[in-house]
Amino acid sequence: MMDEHKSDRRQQPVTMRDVARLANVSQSTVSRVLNGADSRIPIGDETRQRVMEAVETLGYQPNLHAGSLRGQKTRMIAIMIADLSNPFYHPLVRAAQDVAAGRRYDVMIANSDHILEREQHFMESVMRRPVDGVIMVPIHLSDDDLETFIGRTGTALAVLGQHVRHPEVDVVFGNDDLITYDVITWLHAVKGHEQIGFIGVTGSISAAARRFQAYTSALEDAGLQFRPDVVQLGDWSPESGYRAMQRILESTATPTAVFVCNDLMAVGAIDAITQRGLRIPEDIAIVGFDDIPAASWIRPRLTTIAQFPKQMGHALATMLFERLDGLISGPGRRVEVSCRLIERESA
Amino acid sequence: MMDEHKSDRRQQPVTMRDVARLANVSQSTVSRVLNGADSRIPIGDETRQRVMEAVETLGYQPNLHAGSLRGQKTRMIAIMIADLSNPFYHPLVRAAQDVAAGRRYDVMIANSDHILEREQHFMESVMRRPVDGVIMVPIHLSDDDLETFIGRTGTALAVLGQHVRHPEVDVVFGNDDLITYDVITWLHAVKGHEQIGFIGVTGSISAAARRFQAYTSALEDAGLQFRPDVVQLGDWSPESGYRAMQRILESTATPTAVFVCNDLMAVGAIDAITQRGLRIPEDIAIVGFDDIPAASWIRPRLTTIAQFPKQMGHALATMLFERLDGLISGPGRRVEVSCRLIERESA
DNA sequence: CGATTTACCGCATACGATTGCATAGATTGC
DNA sequence: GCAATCTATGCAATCGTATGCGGTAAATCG
Repeated sequence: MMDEHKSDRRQQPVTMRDVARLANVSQSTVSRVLNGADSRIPIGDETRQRVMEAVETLGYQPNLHAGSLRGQKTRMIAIMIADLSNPFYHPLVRAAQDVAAGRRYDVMIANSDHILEREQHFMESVMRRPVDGVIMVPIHLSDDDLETFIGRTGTALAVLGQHVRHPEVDVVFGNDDLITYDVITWLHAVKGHEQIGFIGVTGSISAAARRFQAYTSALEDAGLQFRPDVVQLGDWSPESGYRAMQRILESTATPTAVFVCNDLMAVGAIDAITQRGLRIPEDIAIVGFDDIPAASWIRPRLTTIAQFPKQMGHALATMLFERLDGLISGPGRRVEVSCRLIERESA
Repeated sequence: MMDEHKSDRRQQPVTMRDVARLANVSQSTVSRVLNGADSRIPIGDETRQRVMEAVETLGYQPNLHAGSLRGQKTRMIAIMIADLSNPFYHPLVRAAQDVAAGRRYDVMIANSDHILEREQHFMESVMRRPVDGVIMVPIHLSDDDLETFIGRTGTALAVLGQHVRHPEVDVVFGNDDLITYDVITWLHAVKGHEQIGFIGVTGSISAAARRFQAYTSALEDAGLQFRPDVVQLGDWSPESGYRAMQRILESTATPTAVFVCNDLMAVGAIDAITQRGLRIPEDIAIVGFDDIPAASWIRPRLTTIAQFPKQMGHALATMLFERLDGLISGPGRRVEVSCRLIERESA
C-alpha cells in the first residue's frame, strides 16, 4: 500500500491507435487529420471533429522518433559550440534557437570545450541520432572530417570558422585577420606603442592562429621587431590569460601594449597587471577580442574588437534552413561578418 | 559535370541489413554481435569476426531513433535551464554533462529564459521526443504540471528548486532563505546598516520570492522598519538591476546597503551607483547572490553568496541515473546544498 | 547407436507513424 | 440506367532495430 501507485502509474504513452480507437476511425485517418498538409486526400468534417476531440481528451502527442524512423524530418537541429561558458557563443546560440523555434524545430546543444575528441564524439553522436541540420563551431575538425560526415549522412551543415573550405557547407566567419592587422597598426601608428605583445592560443587552424599571422605581418609592415618573449599562449580561459600575462611581465622586455585573443583571457591579463601594481592603459594597454558583456563591467573598461555573434548565429541558422527547405542547393556559401573596434579605456 | 556529385552523394546511411549482407549473416545476428549483453545466445567466434569486419568497412553506426522506437532506452537526457547566459548555470550543466558522458549518454540542452511558455514548450517537446531522463530548473511550472508529465511519460525527473514537492521527483535546492536571513542580519548587527534595500524578481514561487520572505523577517527580527521604496524588482539581468537601483536611488530614503538577488543584477546595480558618483561600500554596500566568475572581476570585488552549481548538477545527474539504473525507486529525495557568504569588497 | 542436449543462427514480429493503393458508397455524365 | 468520377476511409507495407521462438547441425549421454 506504500508505493503501489508507482507500479501502475507507468501507463505507456498514448499512441495514434488509441486516438483512432476512441474516434472509431483507422489509424491512418488520424494521421491524415493531424498532418492536414496531405490535401490530396479529403477528410469528412464530422470525422475530423471526432478525431480532434479524441486527441484532446487523450492528450495525444506524436512520437517524433517514429516519424524520424519513417524517413521523415526529425524537426531537430544540433548546435555544437566550443565553450558553453564563453559569453561570446550565447547570442549565437540564442539567435539560432530563435530561428529554429520560428520553424518549430527543436535544438540540441553540445559543447566541445575546444577538445578534439569531444568534437569527434559530437559528430558520431549526430550520426547515430540523425537530425535535419547541424550548426557547429569546429576548432580541430578538418574538411576531411566534414566530408565523411556529409558523405555518410547527407545532413545539411553550417559552420562558423574561416578555415573550413568544404564545398558543400555554408560558412560564416569574421574578418578577424584584417581587423587584427588594423588594430596592431593603430596601436603603433596612432597610440605610439613600439613594443606590442600578443596572447594567443595553441592550434594551427584556429582563429587565434590567423590573428597571430596578422599580428606578425602588422609588426613587419610597421618596421617593429618581433620579440618571441612577449608572445604567450593560453587556452581562452581567464586563468590562462592571467598566467600568460605573468610570463610576459617576467620577461626581460615588457611591452607597452598587449593584444589578447579573447576577452576572457584579457580579464585574466588585466588582473595580472594590476596585481603587479601597474596601471592600465598608462603602463600597459590591453586590447581584447569578442566584446562580451563583462568587457564593460570591468575597470578599466576593456577596449576590444566586437564580433557580432547574434548576426552570425542568425546567418548560420538562416542558411541552414534555406537548405533544409530546398530553397538553396548549390555549393556552400561564405558569409563574412565584419568585426569592429570598440574603444573604451584599456587602450 | 559541375555538381553532378551532389545528387548521387545522398547515399542513405548504412543499416544493419547492409552489414548483415556483407557478412553473410542475418540481421538479427548482427544485432546480437553488437549488443553482446544478450549472453543467453552465444555467437560463433568466426561469425563475430566477420560481422565486426563488415561493421568496420561499412562504418556502420546504429540508428538510435530505431532503438528508441523499439522501446529501448534512448541514451539521452534533456536539461532545461532558466538562462543560458547566466554563468551560474554553466557549472551545473557541465557537471551533469560529465556524469552523462561517463554513462555514454547524450545531453540535449534547452533554456527557458524564465518564460512560462518556454517551460511548457520544453515539456511538450520532451513528450514528443522521449528521453530517458530530464533535469530541469523550473521557475513557473507547478507540481501539477510535473504530475501530468510524469503520468504521461513515466520519465525520471530531477529538478533544482525548493518549491517543487512532487512525491516522485528528486529535488536539489539551496538553503537560500536561511542564508539570506543570516546575511541581512549580519548587515545590520555586524556592519551596522539600518536601512537595507532589496532587489528581487517578480513571481511567487521563484527563489527570489523566498529570499524576499527571509529579508522581511530578518528586518522584523532586527527591529528594522520595512520600507517599500527600497525594494525593487528586476528580471535577473544586469540591465534590470541597473534600472532597479536607479529607482532606489531616486526614492526619498536611500539605503546604506542593498541585497541583490543575483550577481548579474548586482553588476548593473553597482554601475548605477558609481555612475551617480557614490562609493561602494562606503556610501552603499552591495551583496549579490551566486558568486559567478565576474563577481571577482569587477571593482570593487563583489561580496556575494556562493551557491555551488557544480555540486548541484552533479547531485541532480547522479540521482537521475540512480533512478534510470533502477538502483533507486522510492519516493523523491531532497538534497540540500548549503550556500556560503563570500566576503569581498562590496560589503 | 539412438536420443537428448548444446551451440549457433534465421524467421518473423513489434515499436509508432506515414503513405501508396484499394475500396465502399455517393454523385455525376451521357 | 450504367459507366465514370469523386469522396471519404481502411489496408498494408515500410523505416531500423531488438528479441521470442523455432530450426539445424554437432556434441554428449546412456
